[in-house]
Amino acid sequence: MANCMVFHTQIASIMEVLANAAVAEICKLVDDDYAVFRLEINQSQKENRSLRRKLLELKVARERAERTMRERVLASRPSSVKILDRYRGISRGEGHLTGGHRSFLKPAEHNTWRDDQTITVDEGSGTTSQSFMVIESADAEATGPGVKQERSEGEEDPRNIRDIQSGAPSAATEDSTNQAQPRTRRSITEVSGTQNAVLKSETDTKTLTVTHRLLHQGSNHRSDPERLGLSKLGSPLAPGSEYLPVFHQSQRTVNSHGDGDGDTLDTAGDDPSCSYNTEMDPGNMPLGLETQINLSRGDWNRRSSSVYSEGCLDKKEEVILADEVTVKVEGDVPPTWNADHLLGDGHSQGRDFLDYRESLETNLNVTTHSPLHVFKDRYPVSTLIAPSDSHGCVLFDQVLNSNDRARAQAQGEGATSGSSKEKRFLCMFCNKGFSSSQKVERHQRVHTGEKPFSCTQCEKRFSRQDTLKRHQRIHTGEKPYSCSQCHMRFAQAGQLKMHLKVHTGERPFACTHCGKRFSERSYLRIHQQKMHTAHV
DNA sequence: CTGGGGATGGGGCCC
DNA sequence: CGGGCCCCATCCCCA
Repeated sequence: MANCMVFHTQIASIMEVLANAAVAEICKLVDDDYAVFRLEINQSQKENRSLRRKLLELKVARERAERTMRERVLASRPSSVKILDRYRGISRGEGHLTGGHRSFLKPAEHNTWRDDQTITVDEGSGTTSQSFMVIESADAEATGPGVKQERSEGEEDPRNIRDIQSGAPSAATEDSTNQAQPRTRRSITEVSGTQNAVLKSETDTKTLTVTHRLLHQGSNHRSDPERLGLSKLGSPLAPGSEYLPVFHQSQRTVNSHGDGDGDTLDTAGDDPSCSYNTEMDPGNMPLGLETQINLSRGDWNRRSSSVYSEGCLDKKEEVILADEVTVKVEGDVPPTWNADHLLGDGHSQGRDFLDYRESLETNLNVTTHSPLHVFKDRYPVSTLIAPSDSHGCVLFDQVLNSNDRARAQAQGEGATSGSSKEKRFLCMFCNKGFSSSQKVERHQRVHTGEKPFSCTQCEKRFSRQDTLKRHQRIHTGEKPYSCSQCHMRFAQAGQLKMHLKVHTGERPFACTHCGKRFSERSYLRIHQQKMHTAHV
């Protein structure tokens, strides 16, 4: 019995020891796991802190960038507005300008771009500008779920450029890895002054994508100067028409045009101008809606120059992108430049023309799509009436310098009043008469700003081939005109002629006020401006 | 103020 | 007749 008791006691003590050991082991396991868990928690907290700090830094940086951008935008506001105005109507489907730009944007083989893609933007939003911008991941967190993250179509992102080049779907909606790219679009928002217009619709994205791609593809379709050689007018003088306003443009234009109706820009065609048809129809113009392409002029110049480089496609110019694209909806719609305006309303014609010329000066791709093109192809030239109202002349004169203005007026009057030489080819802009179609075509580039000839050396552009040729003497060092009196040589004949006055002492230009004589009329003019302004 | 360099635009000629 | 080329007048810019 006693043994039994002792046995039980021993068993109890043993079990207690075992239980204690088990508890200790369990505790140890729990402690270990807890330590690991705690470690993980600490790590997570550390990551959270670091992320939060990054977020703060990003916000600060963004605010700083916005401030800087706002200051820059404010500083350059007039020009920005002008640039916006220049492209007014590009995708609005307004007037021939729209047609020109749009068809230049639209490659012939691109069958998917429809008008409504460009135009379906928030028509009821008054003057709100919708801007394309990037929402970075940090911003996305701040703005909450459901915010579509997009990045601007990176003019600074070669991947996007490649996408655009290859016609692949734009990275704007697909490339989510590029969110840290520079956010150039934001500036547009600030230009428009609508900070709440930070989100854009998918339609906008599509529009932007298409526009960019088309801009690029347009550049692919540009041609060399030989192809750009102005084609012949080829329009016989209509019976009974005294003068010929020449609505001519290069038929083999840089970019393929759509064909047929303007609202179906998707049909390739041979006629480079048929895509203007609808744009010429006021009824089809989506009034009150503007999709504007705001091209940063400097960048555009930089990028677009040398496109026509003597037949050489400059690879680096393969990509021509709009720096900033704004879809803008405006309440007030300026008069459109349709056929009626071209033939009548000189005010709208002039204003749009000014915009148009500016765009030409900055946008190579548009250079071969002047309004002339529209009418030449759409209307038989012989049925046209030259813009003869005074408004039109005055407004077009605005693009001439004072010199040209005086000349154009004098010569234009002579042309219409029946000059001794037969100048029956009329400039559709200034009504000036020329003896041949080539001459008037050449002259009309003065109005359109078309400069199809680009120097391969310095990328300067010229409206005439002979001007380019003469310019290139600068690079070749060729100076075919040498002075017989001294060692001086000149690249231009006029330079030599002027130089010769140094030797002859010829000063044919005398000041009527003080009698002082000058070798050049311009010297005399400057002298009179400075010394006798009150008298003159 | 002068002169050189470069550009613009019109006109004419030649092939 | 069209394209290319040249000449000319003129302007602007700059040193």
